[in-house]
Amino acid sequence: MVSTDWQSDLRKRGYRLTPQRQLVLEAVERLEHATPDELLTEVRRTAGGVNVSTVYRTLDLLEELGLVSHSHIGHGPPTYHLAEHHDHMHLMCRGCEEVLEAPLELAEPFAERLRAALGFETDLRHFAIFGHCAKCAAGHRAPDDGEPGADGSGREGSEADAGVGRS
Amino acid sequence: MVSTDWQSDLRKRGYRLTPQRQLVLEAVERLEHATPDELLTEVRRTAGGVNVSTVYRTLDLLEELGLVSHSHIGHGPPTYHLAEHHDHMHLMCRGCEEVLEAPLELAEPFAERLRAALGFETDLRHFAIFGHCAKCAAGHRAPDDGEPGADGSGREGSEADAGVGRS
DNA sequence: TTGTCTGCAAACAGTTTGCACTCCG
DNA sequence: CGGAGTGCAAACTGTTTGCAGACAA
Repeated sequence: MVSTDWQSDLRKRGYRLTPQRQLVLEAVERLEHATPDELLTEVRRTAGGVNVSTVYRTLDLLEELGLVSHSHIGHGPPTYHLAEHHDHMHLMCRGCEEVLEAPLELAEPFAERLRAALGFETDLRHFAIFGHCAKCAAGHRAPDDGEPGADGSGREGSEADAGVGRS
Repeated sequence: MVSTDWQSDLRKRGYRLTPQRQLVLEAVERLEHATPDELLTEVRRTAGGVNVSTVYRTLDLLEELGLVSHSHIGHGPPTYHLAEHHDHMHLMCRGCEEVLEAPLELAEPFAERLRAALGFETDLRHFAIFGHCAKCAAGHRAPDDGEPGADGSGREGSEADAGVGRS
């Protein structure tokens, strides 16, 4: 739950508190990992007349205020969630398109390694790692298994994975 | 260099060999990590009349043939490269927008860990890891660093990405 | 009142699709 | 020749912007 002091923070910075902004924030809170479009739909359940552009503008604002953040998951639009929930990375399953969350600590050694090997400072929070979740991996697992995608059999199905990987 | 046997492979599958297809493949070969748009520009240097849609269709085809693959780097359009060069992951620097390549082996323990912890089968080849390269990390490095608190990721405005606005 | 916000519509970028014509095989 | 492939234009999705009116402070 987002404490209400963000409202005073908002005003302190010269912004105004509008029902739209409250609604968008609430929507982000309710629907974890929602796209701008999904958020719009959610907001409209309460306030019919709200416009897409308002959602975009509001999300930008909320992000600037540090209340929400977004991650890029797949080809599609970004998904937004509360910033306080941001201590995780996203694992997107190509099979069921579900988004899993995993603690960043799991990646710490990996990040450490990239830092050591290349001096690269990794930030895994804003982008998703792709693959297959346990369920789908089991189902998709080919007789052999080798490398997922090794065979590129994938016909360019469409979206969520474009070709490679055994769609 | 792509051997020419892809051409017979092409025909074997009932596809035709057209100058456009050769040109697009050559362009992918020449410009590593190029977007469809950049490829179009490159192709047009030789064949002026080529159309965007042809590039897209051709990329799909080449991908299906297993000759090229694409990765998603940032918000912007995907980038294409030869499939043979695909044994690496992409590290995109938010600072200079440069794309580094790193051997997949570096991520093996990480992938192993995700598999063990969550049963998740990771595929790091199609998406980029974000962060800052050695050069930029040095510059960006805040006194501490811990939390992006100050929002290391900075205003989303910066969001190293398509910003470059080619075209 | 006043200046921030919003809704609306039009503009954009990236990608896809329908259709008639072209040209590989 | 015949049909796969191409160019073109129009459609689509996701996102941004200019503008006039609406409303928070």
